[in-house]
Amino acid sequence: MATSAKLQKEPDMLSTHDRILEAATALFLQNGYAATSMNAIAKASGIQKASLYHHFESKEAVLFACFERGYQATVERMRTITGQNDQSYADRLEPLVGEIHNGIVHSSVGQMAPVIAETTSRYPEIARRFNDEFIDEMHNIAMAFLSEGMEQGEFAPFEIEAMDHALFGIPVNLTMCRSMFGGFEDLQHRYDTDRVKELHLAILRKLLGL
Amino acid sequence: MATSAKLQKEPDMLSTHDRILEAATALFLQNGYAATSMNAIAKASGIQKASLYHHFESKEAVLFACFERGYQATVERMRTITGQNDQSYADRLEPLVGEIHNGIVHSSVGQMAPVIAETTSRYPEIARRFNDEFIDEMHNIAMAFLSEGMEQGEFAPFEIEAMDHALFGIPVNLTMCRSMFGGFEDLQHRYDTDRVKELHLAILRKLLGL
DNA sequence: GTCTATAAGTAGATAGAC
DNA sequence: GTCTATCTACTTATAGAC
Repeated sequence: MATSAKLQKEPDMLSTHDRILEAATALFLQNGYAATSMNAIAKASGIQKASLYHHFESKEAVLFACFERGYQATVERMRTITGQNDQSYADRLEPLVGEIHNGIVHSSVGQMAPVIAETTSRYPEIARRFNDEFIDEMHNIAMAFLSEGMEQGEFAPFEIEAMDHALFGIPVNLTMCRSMFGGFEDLQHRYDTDRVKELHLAILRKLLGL
Repeated sequence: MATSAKLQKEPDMLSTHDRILEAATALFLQNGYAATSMNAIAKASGIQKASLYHHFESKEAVLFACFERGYQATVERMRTITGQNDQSYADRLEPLVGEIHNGIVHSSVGQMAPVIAETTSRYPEIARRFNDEFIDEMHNIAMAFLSEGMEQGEFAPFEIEAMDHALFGIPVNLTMCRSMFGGFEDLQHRYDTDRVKELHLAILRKLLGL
């Protein structure tokens, strides 16, 4: 236990397996899946291409592994936040929205959305898992929370399907714009993550009558 | 004139140049840019690969040409809609939103967003033009319209930057979800374009006090 | 303007030494 | 577990006949 904690303390101490996944994720995000070669992943991981095939049997397996670890943390934190019944629904809204932004805008899995779009026809299982284990779970947790808040009279009643789009549309748009235009310095201020989160909260509060 | 109109009447009558662009766009949308080979584009256009290079000097040139024609129509129609001063601001909102959905969700250029994300680091000029000639223009037209409507007292005052995200976030999210999950039949109803447009309008009306 | 043939390079993946 | 060397297939792009 102490050893493995120590091993993960510094990035240099990451296992080869994890270094590969970190490097691959960064490359997939920057250049997409097809334009990222196994050679490039190997070099970025500090090993030779043949060594890469000792850890993963194919490029497809690397892509799958990049997603494997990503879903759970965000979903768990969302469950924790919405489950805190000692707080009012209004008080739980901001941390919930913050966690949604973490998952979609800041986490590497959320940022992978364009890579999923690129690969969905070749590897539909990835898109399917992304939907089932991440998008769907987030939707269900958030929608249950908002429905309950409306039933309790803390939120003004509003078409729940519309709330769904209001809740997820804005961070998904943000993460898309950042992956398309993140390289342009003159556009950075428009896609400032903290600022957009505040604007998003203002929209949700208005819709929920807060 | 009569001849060229006739030529464009049936898909079989398209010029080779246009058939290439239609085929290339469809393939880029389905498989992404890097995974689409010039051979595949040639076959889908009904010609040989070498003939393709008679019409476009490189694969990069094909990608650029796929975007070239796409921006203007949506922007022009948005200008026409918002310019109709004989109608109330409230009455112009629905057609304006309809046109935004046309441009982002239904047009091939809007659907290309993930392809832009895939290629932005190799070909930043494409992402730049997509922003400057499409996104930026749509934002400017829509924001001017909403600001005026608020000044005239037809729309309730609301942070204009937030309106920006409320207006574009939902269709961009829709087009992303459709490109990631469009292949899954059980998810189709969630991403029904007409339904989402109605929900989007309901959100905007609520924010604008209509 | 379209074709067949081919060049030159890179991709994913494997063999086998250490 | 990592390496060098290599296989096979496919990539973008070009040459030159018709």
